[in-house]
Amino acid sequence: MMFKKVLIVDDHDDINSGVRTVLNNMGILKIDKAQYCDDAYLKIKKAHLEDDHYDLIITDLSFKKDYRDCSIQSGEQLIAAVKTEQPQLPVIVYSMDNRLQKVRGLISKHHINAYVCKDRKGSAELAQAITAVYNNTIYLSPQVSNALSDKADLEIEDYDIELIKQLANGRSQEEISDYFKQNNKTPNSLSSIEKKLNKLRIQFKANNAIHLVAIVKDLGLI
Amino acid sequence: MMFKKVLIVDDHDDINSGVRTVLNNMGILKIDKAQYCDDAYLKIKKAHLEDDHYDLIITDLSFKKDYRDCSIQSGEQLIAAVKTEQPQLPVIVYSMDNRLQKVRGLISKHHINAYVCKDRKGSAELAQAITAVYNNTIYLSPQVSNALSDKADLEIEDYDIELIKQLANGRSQEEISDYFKQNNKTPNSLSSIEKKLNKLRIQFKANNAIHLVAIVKDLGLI
DNA sequence: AAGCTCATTACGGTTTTCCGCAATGTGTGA
DNA sequence: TCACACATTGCGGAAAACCGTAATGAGCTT
Repeated sequence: MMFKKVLIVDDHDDINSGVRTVLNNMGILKIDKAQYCDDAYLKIKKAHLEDDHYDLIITDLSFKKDYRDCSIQSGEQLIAAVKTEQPQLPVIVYSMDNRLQKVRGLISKHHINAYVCKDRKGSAELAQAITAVYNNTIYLSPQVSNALSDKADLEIEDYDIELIKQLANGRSQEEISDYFKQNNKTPNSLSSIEKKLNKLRIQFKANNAIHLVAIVKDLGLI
Repeated sequence: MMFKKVLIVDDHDDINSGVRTVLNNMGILKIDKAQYCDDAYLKIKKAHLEDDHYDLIITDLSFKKDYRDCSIQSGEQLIAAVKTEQPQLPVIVYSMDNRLQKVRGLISKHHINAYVCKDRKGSAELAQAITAVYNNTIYLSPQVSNALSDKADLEIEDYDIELIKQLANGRSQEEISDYFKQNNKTPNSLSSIEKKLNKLRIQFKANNAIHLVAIVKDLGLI
């Protein structure tokens, strides 16, 4: 057997139909789609109330804004809403984003059941993911498969994150020093901040501060 | 009547199948696909030599790198190659990129026949584009429809993106200057690079280079 | 050809970052 | 309490980024 009723949430209509093809090939026929998170949420809620709930949600993470203003603006918000109301409803994320920390967060915070990277073999992996999730196992695309095992970059502290965030927001090291002093966050001397950044540069193999911010952003840490 | 034989060039397999669905719905049955530009180029060339040429090419612009090293690395390069050898072969670009500048360049340099933005209504627009191109008219998605008329542009160019990418990869401005000189990319003096970055900082309201990279990364431009 | 605009390059000075070293502070175990 | 390790801070010099200005060059109009 297999899932019977599935909802696809993705703003791109062709990906929507690409995923639909995958599902059809697996013998799944009751397929709905939503191009906005708000629509998706309402459909899921309605189906649940009418006792005709979905067996599986497949959703993207990022949604382009257009003339409609949506209360749910990202896939992660949608997942959070769905999983708090129906924790048993399986969710597969299907996204371009391949930041490990992002994946890790989705698994630990919202307990998503699979993460598939949109890529050359995206739909093949998606099929695998669906089978895996049906058998109650978590599936991760190879690109992000070490999101659970790899702990190396988890050892970064809140202080470091805050520091790099401030950098990414355009503040100079001196401004950050002042800012930390005002907020009683220690260490806050210019020298200490330099030293911290130096350590972080080494840790992430970055040539300079710009590189560091880029790397940490790619990992999804900030 | 309609096009008979079409090649789809896109690295994402689900978009590939999404486009295929669009074509099927229009009654087009002979459909090939390629996930690498090199493959696409060879297929087009082979079909041409065997007198069984394609009637239409639908291609993306950006292709992710993987283990294969390709001589043609972007959709634009592919288009350039194809259009110089077979100028009469219609090409439709189907891309996430919605920069007017880009569209304008593709039309003026390579004489592409349509530009469709991957978006919520992407596949519907793609169908329109195919019909339009079949009737020998150029089609542009609404988002970029004024690419031909509008001339005042504060848009970001490929050069700028390359420049910021280099920054994000940890190179110093001097190293970027050397790199550009080696690759014959102009302007390449340190002074020019400083000036360009200054303009970009103003354009994106960034306090410094770090801020600039962070902003542009958030916008998804790099 | 002359005049104009604009892009590119060069250069000097200031600010910020980067880096090493030294001084001070803090906590832990002998 | 002393000694030791380690974190924090301060400081000075080198490198890089930042900023204004000026010279040169390329393209266009008249």
